[in-house]
Amino acid sequence: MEPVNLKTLAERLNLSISTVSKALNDSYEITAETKKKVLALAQELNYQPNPFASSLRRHKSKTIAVILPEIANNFFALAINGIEAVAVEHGYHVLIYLTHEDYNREVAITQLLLNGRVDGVLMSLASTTENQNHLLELRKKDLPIVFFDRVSEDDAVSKVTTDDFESGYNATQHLVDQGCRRIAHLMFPGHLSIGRKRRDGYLQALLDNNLPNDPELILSCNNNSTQNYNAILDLLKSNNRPDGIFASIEKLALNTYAACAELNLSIPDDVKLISFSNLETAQLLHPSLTTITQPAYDIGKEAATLLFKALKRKPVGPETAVLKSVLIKRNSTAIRSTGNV
Amino acid sequence: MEPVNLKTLAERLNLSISTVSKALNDSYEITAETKKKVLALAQELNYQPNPFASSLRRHKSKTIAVILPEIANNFFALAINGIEAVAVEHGYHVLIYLTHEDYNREVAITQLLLNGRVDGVLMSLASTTENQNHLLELRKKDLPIVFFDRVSEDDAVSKVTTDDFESGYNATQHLVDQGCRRIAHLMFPGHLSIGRKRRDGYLQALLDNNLPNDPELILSCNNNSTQNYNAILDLLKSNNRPDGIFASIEKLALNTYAACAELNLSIPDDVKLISFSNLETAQLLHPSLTTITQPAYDIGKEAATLLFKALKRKPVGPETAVLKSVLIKRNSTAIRSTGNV
DNA sequence: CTGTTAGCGCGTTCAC
DNA sequence: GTGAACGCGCTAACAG
Repeated sequence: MEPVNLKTLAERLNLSISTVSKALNDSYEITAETKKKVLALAQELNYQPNPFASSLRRHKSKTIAVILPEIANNFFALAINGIEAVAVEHGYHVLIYLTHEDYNREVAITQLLLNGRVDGVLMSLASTTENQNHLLELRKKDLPIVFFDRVSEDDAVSKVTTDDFESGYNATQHLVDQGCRRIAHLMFPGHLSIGRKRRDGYLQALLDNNLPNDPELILSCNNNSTQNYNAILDLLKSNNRPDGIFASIEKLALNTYAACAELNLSIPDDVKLISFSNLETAQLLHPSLTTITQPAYDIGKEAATLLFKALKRKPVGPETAVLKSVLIKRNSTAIRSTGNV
Repeated sequence: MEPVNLKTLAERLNLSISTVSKALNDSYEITAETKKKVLALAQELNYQPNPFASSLRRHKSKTIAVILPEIANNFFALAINGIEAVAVEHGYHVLIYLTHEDYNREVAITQLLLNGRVDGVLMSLASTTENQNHLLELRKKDLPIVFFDRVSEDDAVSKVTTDDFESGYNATQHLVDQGCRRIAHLMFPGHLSIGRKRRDGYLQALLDNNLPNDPELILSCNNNSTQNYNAILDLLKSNNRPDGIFASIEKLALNTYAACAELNLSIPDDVKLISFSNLETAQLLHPSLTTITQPAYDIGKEAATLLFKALKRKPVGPETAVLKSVLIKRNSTAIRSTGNV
């Protein structure tokens, strides 16, 4: 099958290429009549404009990139859903890149995007990211970028988050309210602000409740699940076992489950557990897991919306949105009413 | 910052554009020396070739599309992981499109891909897809396409699946082995072969065990979760309640959980439940859910591998791969050993 | 209102 | 071994 392009159409209609082009782009310079004709033939021959020629000429790719630490994770999967919804609305395409929580991959991926392949970037940082030089390069290229959830420290940049300090505070307070006095915190791996903020919320709640802050109760986790599991095991085996655990991410909550099972400890009878989680089903399957659920779909949507705002009107300052997390308590029925959360 | 392109490099080196181009493409016509120089300057100026110009010229996009029914679903998320791994290996980019189980969206998306934006397509069909005309158009354009999991009926097409008949059979047999005599099947929505095959496996297992086939025990589900939930509720409320349920997808298993909770029925004491599921955590959180776990990561990887095979050597016949599902039984420790499954 | 011309940046002839 | 010239398909500027 021969490619059908503007030239084909122009020849068949005895028009010039540019007239056809304008007609298809609904230019005001073209008669309604000619437009009709052109459109009809285009339809008939199933003409599809070549996106690369168009991009080359217009310096626009109609494509955005989404850079994620991982995808087998309900939070990010839902965020993509929200992003995709907005992208479709704007007629944009979505490229996915996974860092697998690896700083080096993150750098490599940002390098890939320096060539104009995409018009904008949505990004959630890898937990191993310390240094932000690679992000500066993107900004130098005037590539609009919006961070979500795991955001850059840079103030001059757009971001969408939930209030991690508040969430950490509320999670801890919830455990206190349940009668916990010795509360451990499984801290977010790496050096991102999100980890510090959640911990700071935890510390503040301890303070406000006149509970001692025992450094041994803060576990600095990493990306090695086995190591984390063992550390939690040790924590639970100590003769001064915590009566409550606040996990900063879902995976650590699952490790805690496994460790408790190993030690024949009951959740929540022996240890109460609260965790960030967007696993819709977690509550359904095991109501003892109180969750702090982030509005992942809305975060994705908001981040994408901010990005497209920047894409439309060029000079737009950094904007920030902070959405609300929801604490879903034991036996709450809230989980059933959530749609795309 | 000015764009740095071949022209820039050529001028700075007193070479012609074409020489620089050849040098960067490591052509045999160019001296090792000049290559060095060119590469050095390219590095220094951080030259990034314009992908659109390149694609326009080469008729290659270095991009594949992945079309999925949904993404907030562990199976598909893991499949993307596998796909991405292979794509990165080949230096390819991955576009994501979601049908949201909607046939019309699926058609619209396939139309989008008719213009050469991607070199190949990986696809899992929407459950509402009946008609495959839109897929024919893709094939007419010689766009390589590989289906996975929810595959086209067409024999002339590449696909990667697990053996759905066998899985359905094994699931049912497992319930029989647990002592179930009245086994219900929550059938996969829509008209795809995957639903029929799982049901046929179920029916064959009943037959082989001399169990009656009661049509009322087969629930034809759809994409409306509330309706499914109510149907399951009715099923469980009947005076002739099933003692085992085989759910064809995870969501239906979750609906079953909710329905049982509503009726104060215990799983597995009152009703045994088995379901397809790639929710790694399901077993951990609730061991009573016996799962049939598909090797999602490997399915994605295999599908992508097949696709790239087709991309390399043009004329390649349809290939088919059938991977093994794993039955993860109650209290099995298998779940902990799985990596990217 | 329509057509002509001139690139977008790159890769591939074909001369030299 | 290197360079000049052309074209991939489309759009923008300018004529008419």
